Amino acid sequence: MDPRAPRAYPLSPASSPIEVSPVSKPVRVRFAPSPTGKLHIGGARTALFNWAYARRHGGQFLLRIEDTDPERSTKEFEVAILEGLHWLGIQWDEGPDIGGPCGPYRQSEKYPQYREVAAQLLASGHAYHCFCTTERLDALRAEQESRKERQVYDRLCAQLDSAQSARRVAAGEKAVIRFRVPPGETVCIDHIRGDVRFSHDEVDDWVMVRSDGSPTYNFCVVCDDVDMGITHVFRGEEHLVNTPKQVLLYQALGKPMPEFGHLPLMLGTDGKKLSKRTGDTALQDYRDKGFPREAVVNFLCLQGWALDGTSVLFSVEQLVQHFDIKDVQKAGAIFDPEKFRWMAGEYLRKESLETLAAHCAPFVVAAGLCSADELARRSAWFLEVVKTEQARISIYSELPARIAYLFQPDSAVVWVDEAVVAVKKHAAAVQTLRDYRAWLEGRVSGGVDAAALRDAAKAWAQERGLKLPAFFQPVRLALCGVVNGADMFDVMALLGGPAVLARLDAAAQRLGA
RNA sequence: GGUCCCAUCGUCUAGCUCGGCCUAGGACACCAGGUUUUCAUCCUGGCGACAGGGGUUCAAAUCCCCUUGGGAUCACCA
Repeated sequence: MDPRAPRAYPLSPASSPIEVSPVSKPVRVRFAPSPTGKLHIGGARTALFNWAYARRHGGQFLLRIEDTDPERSTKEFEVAILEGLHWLGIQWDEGPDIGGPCGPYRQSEKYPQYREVAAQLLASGHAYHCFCTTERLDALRAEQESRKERQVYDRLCAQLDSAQSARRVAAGEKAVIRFRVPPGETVCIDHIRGDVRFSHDEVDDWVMVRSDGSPTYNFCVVCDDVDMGITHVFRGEEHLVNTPKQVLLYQALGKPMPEFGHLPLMLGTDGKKLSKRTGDTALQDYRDKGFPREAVVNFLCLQGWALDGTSVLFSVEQLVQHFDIKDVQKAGAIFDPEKFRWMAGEYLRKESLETLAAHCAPFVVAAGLCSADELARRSAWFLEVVKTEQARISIYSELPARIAYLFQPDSAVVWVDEAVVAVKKHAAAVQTLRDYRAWLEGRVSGGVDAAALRDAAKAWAQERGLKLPAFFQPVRLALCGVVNGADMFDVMALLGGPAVLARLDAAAQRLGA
């Protein structure tokens, strides 16, 4: 199969047909993470943009694993990254797990190919063996540093006779292979920044193949992008300075060049490249904290891109319909956890009770409040629980702490100090609880009707000349042990008559003692 | 330090490509009201930015230059 051949995809709903822009060749983009850690949110955004671009232009999106660093790459991270991408809702058309016509999609499985290309470059004179030791290189750098000069390889080995070098290597001498950067300058086409110009004086004779024979990043990327027919390379801005090295390699290889786009960096609150220091950087952390998936996608895409000037909330379908690389912002974006949390809440509030309950359940179980079985048995009840809290939480993991009172023994509801202090201000609190309990007894025997009870109870309190807080604060303490929360009568419905009465009794006693 | 990139409210952004519709729009946060038994949600209003300086032009947030500020990168990591 021709990897450049267009393929049909089930795109977004038929109600919104996607307009395919006229491009000269079918778009093929890729996301190429290195499995040296969990999926970074910056990487997630890069993947999302690439994916959206492919979908928007009727092209293909591939996944490639860049595991040429054996020290730090692990299978576990690779799996985690794939999971993360799946969770975001991104599907790839070719990749290490599903294969494809341009495989392998894992760089560690392509060493023979790289060796071949390296040999070719050596033969054509575009690359040369370098026998310089790490010690010499370190000394060279130290010297350049002390003279405040640019730190580059001095090309000592560039003059060596290639035949002679080949013999030394054959004899077992350790050597790296460096790319021979010609004089001149290179212009890189960048769809976000415009053309970027680099003088070759600034480009080092970089190492393509290490002394142990393993290929380096800049070398593999180009080989793979060529092999895979990649037409557009959209990646983080930190790669911008690598681009001339890669462009030169395409030229040396005589291969068609992809177009580039360097995405603005996602920055921490300190204005620097987002790192663990300034907050959670792994996509998984946000999933584990219970951020709605759609909110994560929406928020990440809003870092550097906007649907229009006014819509903050948009769907994946809208992203795919409207995304274009030229609309991506040039300046870095500071990641704002507050806004992220707000957006999570927006999505959480839009979920149906069933969906929200399903999303929250694992967190409730994990918090040890009750078993998954029990939750399943009381699903109708749990739906009501979720209903009372939907407007009060922003992420799923916030639910357990808020509903813990429901699972506490009636005689030992956990009371927070603040609530107790507030109640003690009402001299008649204990009496109020006793009277209310007596009044309530006959009214909850057949189940709790929150609406009816609400009106009746307010009237009752008013008749007795009780200010509302003097009534509600003691009751809330008795039932929930906290100062604020869901509607008092909704809570009673959740608790059920017997538990309500038991808690009122217990509270009167605890307060009276 | 060299090279490269960037620059609109505190933050995310619209506007910049093709100067006039901009007394610069939206959102988060913040502040003040309203609704409510509390909290949250929700509603209304407010605060708040074109980094500075030069040009070009009848007209500049938008084009050009300089300055300043911030960032990225300088490995046998990716």
